[in-house]
Parts: sequence; C-alpha cells; structure tokens
Amino acid sequence: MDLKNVLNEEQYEAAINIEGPLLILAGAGSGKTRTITYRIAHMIKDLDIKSYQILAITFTNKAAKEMKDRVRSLIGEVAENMWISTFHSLCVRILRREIEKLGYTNSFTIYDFFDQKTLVKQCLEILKINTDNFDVSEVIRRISKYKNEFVKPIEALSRESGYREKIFAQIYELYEKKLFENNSLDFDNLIFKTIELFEKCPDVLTFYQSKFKYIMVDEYQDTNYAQYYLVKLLASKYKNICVVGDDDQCIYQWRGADINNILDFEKDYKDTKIIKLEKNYRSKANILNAANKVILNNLRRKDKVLRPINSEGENIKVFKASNAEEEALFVANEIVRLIKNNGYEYKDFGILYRTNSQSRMFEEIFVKNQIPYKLIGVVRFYERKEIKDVIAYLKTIINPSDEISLRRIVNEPKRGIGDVTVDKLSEYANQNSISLFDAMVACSEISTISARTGNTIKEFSKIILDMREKMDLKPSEFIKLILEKVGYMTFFKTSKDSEAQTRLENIEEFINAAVNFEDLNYGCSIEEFLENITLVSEVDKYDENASAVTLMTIHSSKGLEFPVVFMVGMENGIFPSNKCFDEPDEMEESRRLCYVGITRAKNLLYLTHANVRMVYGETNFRTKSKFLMEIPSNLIMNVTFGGEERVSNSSGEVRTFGKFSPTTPFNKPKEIQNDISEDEVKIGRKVHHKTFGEGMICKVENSDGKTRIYVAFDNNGVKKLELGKTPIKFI
DNA sequence: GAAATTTGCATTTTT
DNA sequence: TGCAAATTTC
Repeated sequence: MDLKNVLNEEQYEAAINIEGPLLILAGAGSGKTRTITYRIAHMIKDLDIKSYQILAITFTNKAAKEMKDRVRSLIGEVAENMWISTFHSLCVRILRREIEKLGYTNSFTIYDFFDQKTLVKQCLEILKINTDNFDVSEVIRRISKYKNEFVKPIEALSRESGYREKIFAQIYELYEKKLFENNSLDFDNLIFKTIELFEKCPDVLTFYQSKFKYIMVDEYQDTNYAQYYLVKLLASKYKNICVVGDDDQCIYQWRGADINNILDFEKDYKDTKIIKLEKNYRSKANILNAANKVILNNLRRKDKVLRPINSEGENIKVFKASNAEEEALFVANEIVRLIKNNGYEYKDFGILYRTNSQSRMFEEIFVKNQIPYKLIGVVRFYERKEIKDVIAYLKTIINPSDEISLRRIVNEPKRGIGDVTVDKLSEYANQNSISLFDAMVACSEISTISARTGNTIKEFSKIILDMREKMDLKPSEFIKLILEKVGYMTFFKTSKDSEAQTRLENIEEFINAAVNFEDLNYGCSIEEFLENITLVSEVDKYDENASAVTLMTIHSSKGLEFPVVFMVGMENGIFPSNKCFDEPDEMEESRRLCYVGITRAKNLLYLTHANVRMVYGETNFRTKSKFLMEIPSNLIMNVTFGGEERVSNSSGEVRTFGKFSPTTPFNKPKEIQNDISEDEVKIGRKVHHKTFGEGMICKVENSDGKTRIYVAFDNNGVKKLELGKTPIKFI
C-alpha cells in the first residue's frame, strides 16, 4: 500500500509502527480513524499479519462498525476475521464461550440499568435497609465504582471502615450473589467477570493472549481501571499494544474513566513510542484557535496544540439573548437564514447543550417554525415499558434463572398472578433452593395457593416451557408467537388506555427491528438479537444522513462533526455547572467538554447565552460562561438578532452581518399549553390530553375566575377539566 | 386497581 | 418549572 500518499507524516509513522507499545495522541479532527484503518490494512496486506490476530477495541458500536466498514473497503473480506468491537461486546463474546468456568451458564442475560434498580431494591429489602438513607441510584453508583476499580465484594467489605461504606459493601456483596443466582450480569460485570475469568483460568488468558498478537484501543482516555487492566492482561504477552486517544477529550471521569491511563501509558509500557497527530483537518482556524486557547487553561494535560490546515474562516459568533426563548428563536432564525442564503441543509446543523432538559425550548420553536429536528438520547426506544416487557419475555425464556425478568412479566398482561401469589412462590423457592420459575412449575405442591390460581400459573409456565422448544425460530417469528400466546396484542387492542395505540405501534416497530436484524445477520438467534439491543445505544443509531437538525448533549456529540455548531446555554451555573466552581477537577473536565463541543464545528461556531433564564422554576439573571471569556476576543464577533453586529476586537470596528430576511418564515411563539386564552375555548374544538388522548370540548363553564371545560374523549368518556391546570393542547 | 393528587427533586450516561 | 415517583382517593 502506498501509505505515504494517503497519510501525512505523523499519520504515516503511526501506521507503520506495528511492533511494541505505541501511544497515538490524536487531537480532535486529526484523521484518527483514517490512520487506524490504514494501519490495520497495512498490517494485513503488506505485513501478512493474519486478521484473526488483531483486536481493535472502540467505545461505541457505531465506531466499531465504521472502522470495520472502512477496513473492509480497503482490503476486502479478509477483514471479517478481525475482532473489532466495543469492550462490552468483546467481553460478551469471550464470556459466552467460557463463563461456565465461573459457574454461570452461557445463556446468561445482561441486566440494564432498570433491571439493576429492581435488583438493588430487592437487596435493600432483604437487608432491611431504610431507603431514606440509601438511595437506589447511589447504591448503583457505588457498586459500579467498585467494579470499575476491580474491587471484589470481599475486598470491599474488608477495606471499608466508615459506617455507610460498610453498608454499601454489604449491599454490593448481596447484589453480586443475586446476580449470580439469576445467571445474569450487569454491564460492568461483563468486563469484571472477564478479568476474573482470566485470573482464575490462566490457560484461557494464555489462549487469548496468543490469539491477539496485535491490540488497538481507541478513545483510551476514557477507559476505566478495569478496562485498563483487561487490556494490560491481554497485551502482556506480545506488548504490541497501540492506544489512541486525546487526554483533552476525557469527559467521562465522573463515570470512572481514569485519565491517568493515558497520561501514564509510557510508564506502564517500557519503550513506548509516542506519536502526536496535531494537524486538524476538520475545523476552520478560528474555531481551532479558540479551542486551543480554552483548553490551555487546564493544568493536567499533555502538551500539544492542534494546528489548522484550513483557512481562518469566520469569527466565532456570540449571541446574548435576553431569555431562553430568544436564544432558541435566534438559533432557528440562523438556521433558516443559512439554508436560504448559504446553501446549507438541515443535517449540517448540530445544537449542543450541557443537559438534556435544555432541548425543550428548541423543540418548541422548531416545531412552530417547521424545522425538522432529531433529538438524540432522551427517551430511548428500548426503555419504553411495552418494549421492556417484550424483552423481559425473551429473557425469561432464554434464561430460566432470570427472576427479575420473570417477575416483570408474570402478571403482564394481567392474568391474576399478583404480588401475594408471587411471594408465596418465592418463599417456596427459597425453602427448596430452587428458582422462582421452578417453583411455578411445581406450584401444585404449595398448599396456600388455590387451585384456580394454580391453574393460571401452570398455564403461564407451560407457555414459557413451550417457547423454549421453539428457540430455533427467527427472532421476529419468535416474538410474534410469544406475544400471541400470552395475548399481549389482544390486551392492547381491547385496552382503554389512550396510549394503547402508541404501545401497539412501538411493538410493531420492535418486530420490524427484529426483521431488520435478521436481514443483516442471516440465521441469527434470538440470543444474538437480544444481545444486540442490550448493547446498542442511542447514538449508535444516529443517522447522519437524515435531513434534520441534530439536538444532543455535548457528551453524545463526541466523535461527530457538523458544518455548523450551536453551543447553547453558555452560562455559569449551566456550563460550567455550579459544582465546578468548588471542585477544580470538575472544572477541568467541564472545560474538556467545552473543548469537545467547540471542535465538533467545521465551518461556523455559534455560542449563545441568555441574560435571564428560568432554572428549576426560578427566573434569575445569568452571567456568561467562564469558558466564553477564555476565548480571545479577536476571535469573537458579537451578533444581535436583527442583523447588525458589534465586533468586540480591539479596534472596535463594526461590520454588517447577514440581514434578517423578511421572507423568513418566522412566527413569534404562540400559546404554550397552560396559558390558553379563554376565547379559544369553543365547543366543538378538538383537544389532546396527556393521559386521556384526543377528544372534543362539549361544554364550557366559568366560575370563580376559573374556566372548566367538559371534554368528550374518544376513548375515555367525558371528563371535567380545569383550564390551565390540565395538560391539554389544541389540535 | 386505576386515577387523582401530592411530594420531592433536579448534570453529563460510549455499554 | 416540570417530571416522575409516592401516596391517597375513589
């Protein structure tokens, strides 16, 4: 391969240094993925390294897929045997083969956050711990922390001395025991158990060490201790380890990512070669310089600077809005203007914010102005109740020990197996040391359960047992069959719930997802399908070609780029958050986040902040973000809504900046749901209620300054509602 | 049990 | 403020 022609000098060096430890410090937009894919292609094509000897680890499935596609396009199907995967899917793959050595069975299920929550609640109940002092999420965080640091329950118990800490360790111990009994693993366990497996079975470790002669890890700055340790174990035989990362982009410390992993890489691996990729191909020079200046304020970082390849570009546009609404209007207006005058498309815009709750105002304004947008990362499809129920059915069938899933669906749809019955079954199961499901099968042995309930239980367990015989069906067929057998669809079809229709559609969508998966993975099993949906995130599904503006948190934007970026809510207290002002580490992480946000922009960068904003129900004056002040003023251009602008450079000159087009389809915001003016309330008008669905106003009543309306709902009869208090919208 | 009402609480979430 | 969870009410 003619690498010299397609790579720059540093990239070339990175691509040809194959033996021994290599640290690639790759700044944002420096052609990192390109370098890695050529590196792999070079190894296979020029050096005759076998593809099955290569392991490449990424953080997202999307990144893994992209890398695989790009390698494939360079060298063709030989790439197929290469392991390119996320940490988690790598571990699942190993564990599915070997976990029996740890006493689990290979049909183990993976628990998501919600399953974890349920399990922790169970643990707290068993240990009789008052939930006032021990918040479930806090417990999960602590447990996760232990696992990220590879601390086993026994070690946690012996190391903790504080009163609370001891209790956390106790919960951790029980939680692990329960997970084991359920033959289930949580996300952190996938990595934890793989390490445990390697420690316990040196022959297994040796096998993988020998297999993976060449290892690459992307986004190394965001690895936690457990991941670091796992990589270290795997790489210790050949030490052909290449890690790629950017300490300035470490934004997951709060989740256990240890920035020292990248900062100390040279200490960990003797004779490390370091290559810096500092040429930035993505952003205009002004944008890049701003990013460089901001990040310079961090103390703990590797010395490097991003050098622009592109021209200066326009100045960074800063807009001070009087309030949140104006901020959103401004953004909407700019989008419309740029599309009209400068040939941009909707998909060229990314709106980035610190917290998901900030998206609301933008959505509202975009809806009103018919700007198509896609929201990433708020309500995840697989987190909807009905979808989780279907998944719980699958998990119950696949893994007979999974009590969490079984409990979830045992009375869903309602079939008369309530809490009392489940408690009886559970007690029997404990006494006889069998699983809850086996207790159900043997329910006739339990004297306290009536014959009628017993029959229902038998009927239910028979369905599950029958389904276990049908696991060779295609996933979509399998899902359809189970739903039919338990009458789930019929339940929704006859349900009065106004959400029923949506739920039904979601389930159909879920079946479609199964069909899609089958098409892409011929002959795949239900287990594979299930695994895929548990391990795939929202950002993975981000479609860069969809014609819509993207709204997402800065965190989710890592690895993406947009021709035009709006970073909104640039105010102290939001970004950086209040906490950062007390904790320097948090401030630095926040600054890195700011750096990530800025470097997403290719051509234009907008930073907006509001003078007044409502936060937690309180309206207060706001100050502009500390980070904004860190950008040299000669790179900034203050803009105003209408069109004129003021340049805040030293010379104080004023230029004109894109006039507001009169044809811009712009409406001032109209009613928000709760301040509907009374004269709009007319009999016959159609409304939508949050819980009751659609209906029509049939009577209006005015008394003591309140307006009450009577609405005949399509599915829920007539309700009397107070205007302004009830969540309705006109349709 | 479901619906209405009150209370509480509030970053970021690659898997 | 706006929401989800907890609690009370019907």
